[in-house]
Amino acid sequence: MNVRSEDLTARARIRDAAVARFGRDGFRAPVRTIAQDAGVSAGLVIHHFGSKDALRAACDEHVLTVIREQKSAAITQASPAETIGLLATVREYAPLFAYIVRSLLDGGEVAAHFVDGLVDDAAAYLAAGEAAGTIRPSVDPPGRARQVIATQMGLLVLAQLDAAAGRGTAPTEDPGTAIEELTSRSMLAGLELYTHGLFTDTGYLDAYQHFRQDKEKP
Amino acid sequence: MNVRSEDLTARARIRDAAVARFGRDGFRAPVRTIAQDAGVSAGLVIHHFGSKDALRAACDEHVLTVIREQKSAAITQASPAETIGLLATVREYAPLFAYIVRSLLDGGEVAAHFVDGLVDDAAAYLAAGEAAGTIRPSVDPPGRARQVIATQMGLLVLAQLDAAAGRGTAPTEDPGTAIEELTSRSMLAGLELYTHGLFTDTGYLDAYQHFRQDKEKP
DNA sequence: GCCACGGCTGAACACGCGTTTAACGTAGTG
DNA sequence: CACTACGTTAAACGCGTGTTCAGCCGTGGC
Repeated sequence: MNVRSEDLTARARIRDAAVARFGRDGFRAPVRTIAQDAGVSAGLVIHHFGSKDALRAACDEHVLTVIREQKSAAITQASPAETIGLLATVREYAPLFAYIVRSLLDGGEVAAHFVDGLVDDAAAYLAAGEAAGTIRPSVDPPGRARQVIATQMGLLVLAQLDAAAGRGTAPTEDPGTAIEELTSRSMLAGLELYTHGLFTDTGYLDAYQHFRQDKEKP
Repeated sequence: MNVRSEDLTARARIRDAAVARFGRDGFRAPVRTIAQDAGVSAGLVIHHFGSKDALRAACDEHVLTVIREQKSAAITQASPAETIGLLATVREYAPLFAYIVRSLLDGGEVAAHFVDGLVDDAAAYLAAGEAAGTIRPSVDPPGRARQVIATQMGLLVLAQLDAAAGRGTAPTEDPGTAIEELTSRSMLAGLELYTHGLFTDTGYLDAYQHFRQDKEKP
């Protein structure tokens, strides 16, 4: 995704085409279609990767490494303003996100590991913020990290849904458009939620804690 | 799902079997498998529903109506304690949720409509809570509703992921187990988040609002 | 100049799966 | 009793698709 195709090796071109096509159409996308996207024959895809499953595994690995690099690049910029500024570049990686959503939806073990990684990272970020005083302490840090990641995944799924249903300006055309639209639609509310909360009092929280106590001691 | 199979009409038995099988294995599940689950032949499935797609449409409609009924039943109980009490019954409808997740993941237009309904409902609930004084006012009510629903969807997807990866006590066996485990793992953190928020100050929120202003007026 | 070799192709094969079809049994009806 | 209608089934058809195979073509070595 960094290099602008063309003079890439055929194998890499196939891989990139597969990531894009899988992200757009899901893993049901025929090998022949991917081959056509990459400008090669279907046989060559198999010749290079052995099987469609192996191709998908290669895509998984590739996406994971790219995301990991990008993540470690983002980790160096910690201030709120700079983190927000990363939004401008989100369009660049839209196909990657689309692929991840597809992988999630497919329910592969790889996706589960990937989410685990995200949750762990989020837990680390939150702990760091907690230490720095910008994040409130939690009674259940891992649960909170999971909650945060679930929200992000849910937003991605919703964006994917909108794109598939032909909402937005560009129907199904560019996955980046849907994600961009989604962020502009949900970011403010999300930050507001994370800043001020949702409830005015502790009624629900108290009720749940009582419910849990009753459950353990009937 | 209400009646305990057995003396159901074959058509209904097929539909229920399809909901369960689709929810468990996804829509790739062969018609023959569904037929076997329902104790009938593959041809009868087509004979009753016309095609696999039509069967899926019937499942969509059925699940939607059941959920709608359940939702309108839940709407009458408004207090925090009673809403929490609904958790106890979540297991009952686990196959429905599994089906919805599958439908979401498949990205059909029906799923998009379904999510739209959820978002609208959430917006109504939140507005009601706002009027009642239990929910904080928002600068972007629709966005907040979408955020809340996205979180729920994300949690369902994560539960589905865990189940597929064989986490939890029962590997892939019972979708209810995974959801129950998920709620017990995330509910506390979620309520905490919704009660107290995440950030200690308004830094991120301010930064994003400035970012937006700069974007509109460069 | 020629030979080998690896990237590459198009056609053919194999198979899973949705759907069709012909037939069978049974209940209701005249 | 015959006859129709309908629920039901097993076998067959056809299509989409992953994969294999035999061969082509350009390039580098001898």
